Amino acid sequence: MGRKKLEIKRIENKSSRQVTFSKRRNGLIEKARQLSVLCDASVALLVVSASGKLYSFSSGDNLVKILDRYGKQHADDLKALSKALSYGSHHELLELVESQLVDSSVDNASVDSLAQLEDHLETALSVTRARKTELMLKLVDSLKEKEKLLKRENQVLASQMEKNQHVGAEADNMEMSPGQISDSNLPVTLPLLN
Amino acid sequence: MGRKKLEIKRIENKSSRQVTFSKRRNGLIEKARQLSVLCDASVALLVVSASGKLYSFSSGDNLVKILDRYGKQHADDLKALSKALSYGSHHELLELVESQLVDSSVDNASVDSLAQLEDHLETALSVTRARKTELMLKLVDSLKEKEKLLKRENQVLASQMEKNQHVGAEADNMEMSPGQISDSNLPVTLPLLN
DNA sequence: AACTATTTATAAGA
DNA sequence: TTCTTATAAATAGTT
Repeated sequence: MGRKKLEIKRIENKSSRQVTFSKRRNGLIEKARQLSVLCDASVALLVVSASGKLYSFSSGDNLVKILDRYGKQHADDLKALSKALSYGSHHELLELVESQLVDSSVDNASVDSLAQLEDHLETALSVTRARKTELMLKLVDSLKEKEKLLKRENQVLASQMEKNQHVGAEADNMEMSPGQISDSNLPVTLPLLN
Repeated sequence: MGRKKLEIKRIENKSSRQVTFSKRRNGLIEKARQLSVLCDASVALLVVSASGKLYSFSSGDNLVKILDRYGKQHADDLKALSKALSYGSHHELLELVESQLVDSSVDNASVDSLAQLEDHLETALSVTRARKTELMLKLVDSLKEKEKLLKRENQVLASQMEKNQHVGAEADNMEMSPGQISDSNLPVTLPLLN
């Protein structure tokens, strides 16, 4: 939509590429805004120029919420993925990925389906992270529990020791020679960890 | 760009909203594609309809890479944020957020700066998650270490017990009355946890 | 889903 | 950059 029809391929001239980028980027962001307002849709747009500058638009609710929504929509896919993940070997997941990659040519449809797969994997990543956290929390709890039990055990042993020490002391005075005592001559209460 | 000029506000008529959504969404995605091709830019676009369907476009490199790039660009902001976060009270972070919120009117610039802030917070979230994981890993390690020490301590106590039992037994036969033994009559080796 | 009158976006030029 | 303007593209309302 200008003086000439422009072929859609990389603009070689650097300065006109820069000018076009600036114009079209603004146009794109404005269109994104309009779509979100007119149709009550959530839109997130990220543009990074070749030189690394970022421009973004996101309608009201943020990217995270949009992705959450996406997560809900694809609940079934996610269930399948997390099931695959929980199998330990990740065999199902790899098969799923490979099956998508095998029958992909260069048409639009396969590009789209690969993009979808990519999105699924991304969401799966976040599911995976959540699961990792959950597992680690459980692990920490169980270790703390173990610690408590071991400490209790230690205390029982220590108090038992003390009693036996008394008995030993009595026996000592009457029966034992100095050589026999040395080995078991540890402090009565060992320093407990906090 | 149609028979009439359309005001940019939510279209009330449901079916024409749906039609407009479909048309403009396709237009937007095509524009996003063109920008990425013409200007060699990374573009990610997510659109979620009011009914929850997701449509997306992302140029070559995926969203994660785009966000990584963004993260690098804003490395300094992130450093400041994570520093604030590491202070424990999160006081600096809250101040930062509030200072942005206070001088925001309804013009474009403040909307943009708030959008930027939102993005920063989002990235900060991921920094926070990484830090959480790191801390949890350390915690697990230290708990495992503690467990090891406690077990060792237990074994020392148990073997000491055994020795004292022998002494106690000797003393028993010669010195102690039945009533005095009962309390310290625990098994020599307590069941250790795995 | 097509059509078409209009509006909008933008390529090239200044 | 920014503005101007001729022209290409997108699309609102209609069929």
